[in-house]
Amino acid sequence: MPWGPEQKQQSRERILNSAAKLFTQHGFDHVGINEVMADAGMTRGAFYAHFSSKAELYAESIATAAKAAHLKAIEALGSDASLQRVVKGYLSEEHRSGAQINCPLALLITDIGQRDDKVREAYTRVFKGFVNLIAQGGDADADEAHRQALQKAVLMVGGMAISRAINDEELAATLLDVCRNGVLDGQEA
Amino acid sequence: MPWGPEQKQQSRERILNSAAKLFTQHGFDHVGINEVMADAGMTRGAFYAHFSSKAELYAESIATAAKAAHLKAIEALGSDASLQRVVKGYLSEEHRSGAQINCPLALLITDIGQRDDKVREAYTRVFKGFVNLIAQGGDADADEAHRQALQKAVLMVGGMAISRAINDEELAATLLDVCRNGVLDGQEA
DNA sequence: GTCTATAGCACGATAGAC
DNA sequence: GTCTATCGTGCTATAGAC
Repeated sequence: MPWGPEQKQQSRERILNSAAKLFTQHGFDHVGINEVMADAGMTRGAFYAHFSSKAELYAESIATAAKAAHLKAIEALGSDASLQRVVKGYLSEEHRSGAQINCPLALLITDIGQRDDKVREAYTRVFKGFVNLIAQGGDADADEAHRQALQKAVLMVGGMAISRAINDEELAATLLDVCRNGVLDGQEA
Repeated sequence: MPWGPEQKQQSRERILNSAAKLFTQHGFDHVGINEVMADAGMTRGAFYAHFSSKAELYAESIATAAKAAHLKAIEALGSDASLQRVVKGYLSEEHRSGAQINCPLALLITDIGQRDDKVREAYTRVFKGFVNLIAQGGDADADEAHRQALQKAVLMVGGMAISRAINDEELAATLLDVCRNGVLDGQEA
């Protein structure tokens, strides 16, 4: 058995990547450990050698999902990552359809409040990172810049979440457009 | 047995009221038919004389929960239901704590996307009603008024939802304040 | 219409072989 | 560390007495 700890680490990361994808798309309750492990190429029994519970996996998955979404976004944006292009990419029909990017902030808002504090902690950390990202290049006044970034974050995350919940495609498109304008209001067009 | 159809109607409404309360607070998956029926003063078996499935109950509950939240809000506002006071009541710490008002739009955003179309239909109808409510007394230009109301709805519903998800009380308070200002921006202070 | 009882299933977590 | 097998539990939905 030439396997060392680096093999365990690899398995752990495969589990985390599968969990991040599945949890973000379907929520905590609709994803079983079975499903996660099968996606990662293993079976149920191996799970508890890496995580002590489903809830612990979920908490860690949130950060993993956020990193994955961020990477996807950077990849799509290329070198020009102006706020305008970031916002257009985030508040897009493509994001709404869930084909490529899946932001856990938007897709798990309601899910989070029903879990323990570890999970809420993870979500909060990701949200703060999101706000800081938006605040970059903003106003000189730090406090006012933070408040503006907060409002933009609500329009982005809330707008995406609501657009996914409603089943009126035309209204959803209008809603995304309104949010894009709201976030970019005052910016260069 | 002097029971007539009006008795059945009463039972049905008790079930709906219990379901609206419990579903809104805990989400679809964490509320059992057992629990709903017990809250309504009955047992499991009686349920299927009124609804054909849990999903059907859920879909109907959304409208019921919206009406209940609306009534609570009106009751708290009294005769002065200016937009300013409506917004302050909605984006309040009290709403965040869930003590009195519980808006299904904010509390079930993520829950909805995982259900069938009947459920999304019900949510969409409630959301449109909410937007229309906000649009009243707005701009003369109907289209522009609708767009402004949409943005305000996102700030209200999204802001409340995010404030509930994060576990940083100070950030939550700031976020609610930012959203209140954002919605009332341009209004009389 | 409401009750009790139960079928049928899915899931989280654990035990023990290799 | 990963596997198969299983325990225990909770749930939706149905069956049948009253």
